Amino acid sequence: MSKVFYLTTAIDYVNGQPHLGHAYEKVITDAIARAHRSFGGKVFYLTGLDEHGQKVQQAAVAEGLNPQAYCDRLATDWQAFTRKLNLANDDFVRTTQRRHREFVQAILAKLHAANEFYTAKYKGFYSAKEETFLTEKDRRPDGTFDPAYGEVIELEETNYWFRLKPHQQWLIDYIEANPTFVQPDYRRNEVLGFLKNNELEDLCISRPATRLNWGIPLPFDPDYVTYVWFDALVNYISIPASLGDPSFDPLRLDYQPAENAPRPALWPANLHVIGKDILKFHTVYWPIMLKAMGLPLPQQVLVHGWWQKDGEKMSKTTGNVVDPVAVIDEWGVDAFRFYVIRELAIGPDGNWTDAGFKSRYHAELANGLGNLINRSLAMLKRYRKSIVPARHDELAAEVARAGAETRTHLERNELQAALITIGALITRANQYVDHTAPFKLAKDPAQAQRLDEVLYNLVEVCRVLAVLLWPFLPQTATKIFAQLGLPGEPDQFALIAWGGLSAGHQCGDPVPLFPRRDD
RNA sequence: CGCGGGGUGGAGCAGCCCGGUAGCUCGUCAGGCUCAUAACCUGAAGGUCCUAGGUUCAAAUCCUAGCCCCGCAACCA
Repeated sequence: MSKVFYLTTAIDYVNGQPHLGHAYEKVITDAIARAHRSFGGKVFYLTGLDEHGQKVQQAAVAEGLNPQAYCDRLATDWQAFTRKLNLANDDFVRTTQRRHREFVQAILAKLHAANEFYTAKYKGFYSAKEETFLTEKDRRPDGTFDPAYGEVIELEETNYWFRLKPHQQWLIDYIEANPTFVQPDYRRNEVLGFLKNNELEDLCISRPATRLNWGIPLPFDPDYVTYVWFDALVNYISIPASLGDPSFDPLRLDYQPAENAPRPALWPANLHVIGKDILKFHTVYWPIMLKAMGLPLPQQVLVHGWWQKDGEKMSKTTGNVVDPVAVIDEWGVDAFRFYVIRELAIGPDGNWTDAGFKSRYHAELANGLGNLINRSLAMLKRYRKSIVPARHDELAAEVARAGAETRTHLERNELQAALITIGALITRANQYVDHTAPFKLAKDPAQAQRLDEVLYNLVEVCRVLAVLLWPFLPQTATKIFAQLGLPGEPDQFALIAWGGLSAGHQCGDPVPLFPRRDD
């Protein structure tokens, strides 16, 4: 079976409601996934939830629920969220699922047998109230700990550790030899700088069950559960494995996918999309874990920035948060998707402003795209009863160029640049209306032929725009197709080929796609 | 001496890697058009590209030093 283009988001910690940052990561990943699907390849897009850990356990207890019930409830919200964003994800992983837990245990058992783990004691100051170890930085200037930590006791604890240090030089060499492994480049440099200037500490991979029992038990020591690394990160391979991905056959794990598993060729992932906060986990810990397992590394880790609101960090305490669901309810999912993709390239931090959102909505979606479709179809209806005239290729070359450029950008995950290219085509089409003035041609019967030509070029550009926009604005793209009287979805990039509309085809009536909201 | 990002016309940004007319969106002003969601098109005004040095025939773009904003982290296993 041919390799599937496999891409993931980070899985979100189920410790509250989804916010703008979550929405952003899922939307850009979705656009990339849809783009590759549009190119005709097989795609598998995975997102999901990280449900284990102390905070979940605590939150559940606080609400009088057992942790699983608590997770189940929140998982419903998060899955509704993926639909709200109109994601075309192929699966939704929850780390409490059996398919994931069993795979994690199989991996742990194998690595333990291979002597990759060791036990060691750790001694430190422990806050029972916060259930966490404190460090020197938690001390106040006078050397005491904040009363918020409650009673602080010195505690000694034995745990399992995973060796990182022996792999440090290998990882440096790998990242240097594979410049696209971590993108953008400045993130790659950041990781390399970290690796070259620090000696890696081994990774503590366990927690005593007495202290934390909401986790996956170590298969070789029931007194412990595994800590986040060998739980959350492993989701990227546990789900492929559960589907029977043959990549895992050579590992001879004690793990059986379902009898009728589809066995898609997913691993290695083509792309992990993550936020800059978890760069180290995905470009240091994860590659070393995979190497220890004997698995190939993902092709690329793409690191996006964070959103600010009005130039300031979003925080619940100041209340300056952007609720993506509220925005979508008010403006529509495509307006939301458009803004977050168009506003910034993948990498730098973004700044959400309500004024900026409205401005882009009106300038680019309502006045630009929406109005172009509307005026084109309105003229076709008024002058030619919505019937497509004979083919004419005046704009064909320019459209082909814009299409090729869009494709190149999409292949490089340059989503913003792709939208800018598409925007330029929209502007070009609006200029074309101005220059050719079909509304004047219509007044002169002798110009009927020329009017036919212009109208054909216009509606054909509208059709191509639908195809180009589909990865970003699937709902809108489909609406454009519907208004053009075309069946199905514009979900195949090949449809950008000029001449898709044939003479005599009956188009529909124009309906504004993005109504202006001047309030 | 922690790490990283940034300082470009009124606002928000791109360009910087691969030096060579400083570009885009919004806003302002003027004109055109009237098919269209009072939308569209054209033109204009407006910039010491943080500062100071350096390299170069030529620097927003490369090098050095400094100033100022902003994030992250600070042996939290």
